[in-house]
This record gives sequence, C-alpha cells and structure tokens, in this order.
Amino acid sequence: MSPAPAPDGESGPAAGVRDHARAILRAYMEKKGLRSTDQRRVIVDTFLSTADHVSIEELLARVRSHDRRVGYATVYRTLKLLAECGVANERQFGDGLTRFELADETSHHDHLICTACHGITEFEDERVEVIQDEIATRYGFRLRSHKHELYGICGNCQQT
Amino acid sequence: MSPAPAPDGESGPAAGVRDHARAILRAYMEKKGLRSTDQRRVIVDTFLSTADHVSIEELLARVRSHDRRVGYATVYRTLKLLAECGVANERQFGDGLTRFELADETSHHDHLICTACHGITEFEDERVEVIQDEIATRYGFRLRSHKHELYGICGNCQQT
DNA sequence: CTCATTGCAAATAATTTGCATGTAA
DNA sequence: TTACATGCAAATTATTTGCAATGAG
Repeated sequence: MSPAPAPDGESGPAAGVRDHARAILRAYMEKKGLRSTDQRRVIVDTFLSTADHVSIEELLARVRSHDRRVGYATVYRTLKLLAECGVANERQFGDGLTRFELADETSHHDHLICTACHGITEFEDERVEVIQDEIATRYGFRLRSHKHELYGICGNCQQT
Repeated sequence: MSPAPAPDGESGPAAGVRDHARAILRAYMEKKGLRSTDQRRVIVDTFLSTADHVSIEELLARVRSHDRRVGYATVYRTLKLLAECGVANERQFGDGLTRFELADETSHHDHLICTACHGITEFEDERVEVIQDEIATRYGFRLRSHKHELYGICGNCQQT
C-alpha cells in the first residue's frame, strides 16, 4: 500500500495526501486573500501529521507542545478554515466532542463505534462507496462527503 | 393501553410501530422502577406522533401546546430515557442541534443532507443494510444502530 | 501602511444538575 | 409513606465573538 516512507511525529497520512491538502489550502487562502501565519502553519502541520479524528482539545495539546503561544480560538478558527476549503471534515460521534479528520479522497474509511467503551474502529467497503454514488445520482445530489457509522457493542465489551 | 386511533397533529409513524415502542418503554421503566407521570406521557406521545428528526426545541414547543407545565429539563430527561431503552436514536447533522428519531426497525432509512440549504432527504437501500451486518459480524460487533449520511449539494441548490 | 490575524476574556448556546417541592405507587 | 420526578435556576461544556494589540504583505 502506502509507498510513502515515515511521516514525522506519528503514523499520519501519507506524504502525498498531505501535500495535496496543503495545495488546496494554499489555493483557497490565496483566493480569499488570507495570510499565512506561524500559528496557522503549526496547526495545519500538526493536523496533517496526526492520525484520524482528533478533537480540538487533543490537537491544541499537540500544537502547544510545539508552540506555546497558540491560543484556543485560533485552533477553532483554523480548523473551521480547513473544513471550509474541504481539507478537513467535521464529525461528531455522540460523545459530545467535535472531531476533525483529513478529507482524504484516496481512503474511504468509515467507523464502527462501541457505545460501551467509546472505542472507534475503522472499516472500509468499496461496495458501499459505489452504492452511495448511485444513490446521490438518483436524488440529483452532488456528493461531497459522507458519514457511515455503525454503533454497537464491540467484541471486548460483550464479555461483560 | 391507548388503542388510540389517529395520531393528533401530523403524519407520524404507523400505529403498530408506536405501540411497539411504548411496549419496550413500559418494560424498561418497570424493570428500572421508574414512574409514569403526566409529563412523560405527553412527551412520549408527542414524540411518537411526530415525523422524523425532531430537535428538543421543536418537541418542547409541541409538548407545551398540549401541556403548558412541562419544563425544558424534563424533555431532555425523557428523551434521554427513550434513547437509553433503545426507542429513540440521537443524531447530529452538523447544524449544531441534536435531533431524535424513533428507532424503527421496520424502516431503515438514512439521510442525504444538503450542505447549502440544510434540507434533509431520506433514502433507503437494502443492500447497504446487508453489508452493514456483514461488516459488524466481521469485526465481532453486536450492531445496535447506524448512521449513514451523505453530504452534498441538492439538485435545487446546484442551480445557483 | 493597511487590514487580516491573534490571544484573551467575555458572550453564546446547548445540555446537565442541585435542590426544594410535588406525586406515583 | 417512600422514593422517584419535576421545575426552576444555576452550573457545565463546547464553541464563538469583540476588541485591542500584533504582524503579514
């Protein structure tokens, strides 16, 4: 699979995916006349090198370990920006926290969520992708993203 | 109990579905030693005779048109109760409001959401249901519910 | 220079909770 | 009579916003 070598901090997305995200963001910012600041750079870099579904809290903690100055609101504002230009997707898994994940068109994964331990498992199924496109077409929708979440009790928690 | 004929306000779920929901709730309340009160009855009746995905706000307004006394917190508490016993499912469609819908096993519908006008369209696809069961089995999950949401721009909004 | 951006703290918004009082069972 | 339930208001939690100071272009 991923031909990419190791990303920096943690097992984040492949380098190609991150570069693509950065390109989209750059174009969007240019179009809107937005400025590139230290804060935005750190936040975006951190987000891009982070595994899936980070909450703002988690992200802020990571960002601050790099740069103490960054404020709470800036993380919110930057993530909103990423969502606006389509680089990130917002998700809520029912535990009250909003999470963000990289909108990666090359990896269509979805989630199994254990309602007992709150654990999140990813799955992928190409058949569902195909059906989704079909449904969107049927209803005249231009599809932008999707959420497919299965809620239940994971194997571990069933042994109660 | 209530072999009540037509629901009051609007085109809610079929009578059989509502009776089933009530039976589950009754059993749950009995098991837990919970009491049947006027408020709970009005809230549950209103919820059961309401079309899909009501927000707390909407529900409270409807409930109050029947019974002015009912408080905000009671609606929250009762809906939480319904979710606990599996009669209702909580959903968040990204507009900041938590919505509830009847967990109706006989009608597996999912949602197309227009990110421009916030309109919600329902769809149903049996093939996805089958695949979901398969995935849950593969990962050792006992499936309780699911969310499958397609986000995009609806036909109307595309003509901008 | 000019205007977007930032950090902070205050403001919102949604939901939960403490508690005195009411009330099913 | 004995908890459970309710309404209210206050408390939490998550997110947004106003504003003076800062800094990119």
